[in-house]
Amino acid sequence: MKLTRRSEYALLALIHLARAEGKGYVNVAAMAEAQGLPGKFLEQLLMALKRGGLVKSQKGPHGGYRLSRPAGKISLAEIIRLLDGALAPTESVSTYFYESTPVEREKRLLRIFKEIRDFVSTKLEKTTLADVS
Amino acid sequence: MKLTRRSEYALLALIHLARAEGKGYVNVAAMAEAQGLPGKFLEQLLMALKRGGLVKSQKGPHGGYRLSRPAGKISLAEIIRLLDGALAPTESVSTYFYESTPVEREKRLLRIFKEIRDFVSTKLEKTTLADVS
DNA sequence: TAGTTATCATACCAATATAGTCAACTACTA
DNA sequence: TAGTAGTTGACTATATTGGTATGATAACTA
Repeated sequence: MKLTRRSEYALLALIHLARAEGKGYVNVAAMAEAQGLPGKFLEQLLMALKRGGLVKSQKGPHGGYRLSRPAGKISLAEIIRLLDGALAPTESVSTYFYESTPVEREKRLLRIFKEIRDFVSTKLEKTTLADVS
Repeated sequence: MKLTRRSEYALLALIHLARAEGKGYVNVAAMAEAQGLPGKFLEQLLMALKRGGLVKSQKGPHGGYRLSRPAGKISLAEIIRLLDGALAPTESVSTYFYESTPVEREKRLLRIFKEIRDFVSTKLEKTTLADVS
């Protein structure tokens, strides 16, 4: 797993939304301003989050985004998988993004990487937005 | 951390060298052939490994590469750091490759990523080539 | 010492990913 | 119906990934 700006920005934005839970919709400009993120880029990320079912949107005045579920029901794993793909160190040990890679032949090596994958995905699966907001 | 072909090929080549320990030098072409790796690309990786002090080389007939230390003294962490950089999921929680990133402000989030970094680096630090050969 | 073997060093390349920006459009609601 | 705000797609610049190609240099051997 490698976190890029996409996941990082998305996490910050979602934490922002989590803190605004129950206060209606927050618009992109306000979020970008508050978190110091590039607005237009953030928009793209929010749309991806929307397609992934993590947020809901509302157009027009007083529109914006809000979480589609309680913060406690959104895991960091979901967010990162959506924006940066596999949590595993290499695709050949990934459950959701499996692909064959050269190290696959070496079983001893594979076991190490699987242990890493298991730790990372369990940890991120168990941690929710509520835990980090 | 994200494993690219560089680390993957390097790991396979080093495992090959570990298995040939005490049998003199192994040339790139033989290794590439045996492991099914692109020869010229592998050459570059071996030179990086040499600069990093993990292997020694010998030119001319019967030349090639060999481990510069016993396999039990070369950790997977060293190899991966040399070829793919930080083991941490993001630079802001990396010890050897620290760099500021956006998530840095959110301490709760940072703690999670540090726990991941700690697990990954400890695991890869403790595992040596001897363990996987 | 000439020829062979192999590393060493650069330069080059195509494809993809990263990190955005910009312009135009659609929908909502006050 | 005017203005707010999300939606969509195209576009850009730069870096990374995963290699190839060419040649020089060093070492061993006949």
